[in-house]
Amino acid sequence: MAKSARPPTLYDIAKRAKTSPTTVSLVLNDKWRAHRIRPETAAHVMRVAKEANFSVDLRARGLRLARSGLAGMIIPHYQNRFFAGLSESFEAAARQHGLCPAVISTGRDPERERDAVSVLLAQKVESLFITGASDPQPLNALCRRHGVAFVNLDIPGNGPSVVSDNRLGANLLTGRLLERMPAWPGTGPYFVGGLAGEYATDERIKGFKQAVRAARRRADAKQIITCGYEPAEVEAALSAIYSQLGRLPDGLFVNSIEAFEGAVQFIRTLPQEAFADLALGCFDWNPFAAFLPIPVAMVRQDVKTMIDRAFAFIDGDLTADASPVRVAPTLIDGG
Amino acid sequence: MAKSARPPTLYDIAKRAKTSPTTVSLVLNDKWRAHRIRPETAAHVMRVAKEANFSVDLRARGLRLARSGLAGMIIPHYQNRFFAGLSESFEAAARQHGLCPAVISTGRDPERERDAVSVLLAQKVESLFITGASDPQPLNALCRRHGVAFVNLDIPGNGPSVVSDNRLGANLLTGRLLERMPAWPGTGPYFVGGLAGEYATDERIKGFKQAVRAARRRADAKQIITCGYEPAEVEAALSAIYSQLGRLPDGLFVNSIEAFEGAVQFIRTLPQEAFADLALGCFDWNPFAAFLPIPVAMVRQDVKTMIDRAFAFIDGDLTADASPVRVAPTLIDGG
DNA sequence: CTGAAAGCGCTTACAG
DNA sequence: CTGAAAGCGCTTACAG
Repeated sequence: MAKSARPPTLYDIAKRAKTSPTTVSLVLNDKWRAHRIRPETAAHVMRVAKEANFSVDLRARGLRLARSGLAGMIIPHYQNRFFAGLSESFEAAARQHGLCPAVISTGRDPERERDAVSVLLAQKVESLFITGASDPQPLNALCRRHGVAFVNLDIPGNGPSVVSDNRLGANLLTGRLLERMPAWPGTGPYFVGGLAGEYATDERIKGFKQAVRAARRRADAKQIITCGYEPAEVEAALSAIYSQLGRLPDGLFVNSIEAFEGAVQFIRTLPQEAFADLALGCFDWNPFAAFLPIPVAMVRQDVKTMIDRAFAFIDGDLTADASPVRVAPTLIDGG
Repeated sequence: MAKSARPPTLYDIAKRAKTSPTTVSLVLNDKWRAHRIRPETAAHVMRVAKEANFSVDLRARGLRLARSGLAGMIIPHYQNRFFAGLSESFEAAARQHGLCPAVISTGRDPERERDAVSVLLAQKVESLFITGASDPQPLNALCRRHGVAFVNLDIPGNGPSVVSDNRLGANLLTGRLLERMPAWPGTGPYFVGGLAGEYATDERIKGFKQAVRAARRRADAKQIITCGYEPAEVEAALSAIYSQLGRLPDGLFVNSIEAFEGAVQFIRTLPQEAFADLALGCFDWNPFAAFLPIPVAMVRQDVKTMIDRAFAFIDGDLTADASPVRVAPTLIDGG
């Protein structure tokens, strides 16, 4: 109860218990049996420690033991299911490894990414998960120089990396769209959203094209619009397609849930008949999408497995040669 | 480049720079001018430190300075805009205060909440934000015993607390529903979701009743169904109302975005005519709700201001007498 | 069965 | 202008 000015240290406990710091430390770390401390002594120390509301200073312990017990992660943000799920899975896995999770969000800003990695390194994290970094390379180099184990997530870098199998996911999603689209001829499916040159987008485009070709349909360059993720940009892009075709395409692959907002924003401005038959898909998942007036096929990434694989790298159960590890996402059927 | 077994310490830098730890420390902390270190010496030390990829051990510094530079937060999860926004706002504010944010999610599990607070306390956080705790009291007591400044967020506790003005938000939302509902007579609005006895729910029910009374309509007990947040429970509750009334109520206040999933799940099983005129509202916000086939009024909580107020407590600009501070949420009109 | 002492990597009065 | 030394709160060989 007493709220002392300075929280009690292990020495204070030793004094109050009329014993030595050694004994207190041994007792508090549950090593007293191995050191043959008398049970009564141990019990007494524990009681005193509890009464004094003692809590070890993890920093001091870490300093002494040359380990921090910290596992670090940087992540762009928490605003979608994918990243929220990744960070929660990470926290759970870290705890299972006996580590304390330390997650910092970076807003996909390279400078904040660097700062976050630096501060985590300075806190002496034992491993570092680099998620969705705009450019993992310099961050990877930093970790290497500091001798800290790391894994890239979502975007592969120069070292161990775990990503969604974007190509497979896109292939499955596109396949589903094609099934729903009217048979040849027609507009062919369109791919909208994301950035050309960006890893995930490029991979998804590959999967998209594969599926289209496998269905013996055409995938012209003009069917692929990498206009960014901003809802407004996606809305504008769709508007342009609409004017050009004089209608919506038969199938629409929207790249990411953020882009999807823009797509829906545009589609709902149209009369019901205009989109009644649209085959719509989104690479990402959000439960509310199921409630849209048209069915939408979605790809849900497997965050749990991604984190497991990442820890496998850290644990040495997986070697960086096998990088990037691709984790299969799941196709979720709307309707 | 050289990846040494052990990262260099300040002593290593001193040795390589042929100077003393004192000088290195002073230079690295940018206090060399005040201590009249020769500029050349300073420059030299900086170069050596950079070459050696030196990064201070924040734990050691914290230990010495009797401060950690850490600001801690516990939060139920990141899976909705409200909590995701709270944690991101917290991180930003912490950085502005020159502190490193440390956020841990707890899944609304009292045991995990306790563990998280304990570990944060053991890391010697300088302040602790307790968000959405199932029971803040014991956590508040823990912080007090450790002499650590804390604030409760979302759910008020036994000390400084910042919450959304749930009553006001519910009042506004209900008012909006009533405007949209057919004039007397009719079913009156229904309130669905949440737990009786739980702070936020109770407050919102008060706001709901206030608005209903102000509109000179009735709010019977049977119009308020606190069936929990699970979508399935909410779906079942609505189904029951539906059978009982033989139709949907004229107005529906759904308590939380999670509950809202269940509500929509049920509504969409009905024919269009059944819900065409429903006045629907949700206490919480999600962009996709705007895309539903019926307009929905939503309440968006002001996470930025909540965090600002919370830091005001920590900074001593606000005193706990003023607790809980209520932050006005915003009514967002769907349609 | 228990304790004195060294050392983890820092910072800062103090002395010169 | 610069350095030797103490001490932050721990843990653990080592000695007894």
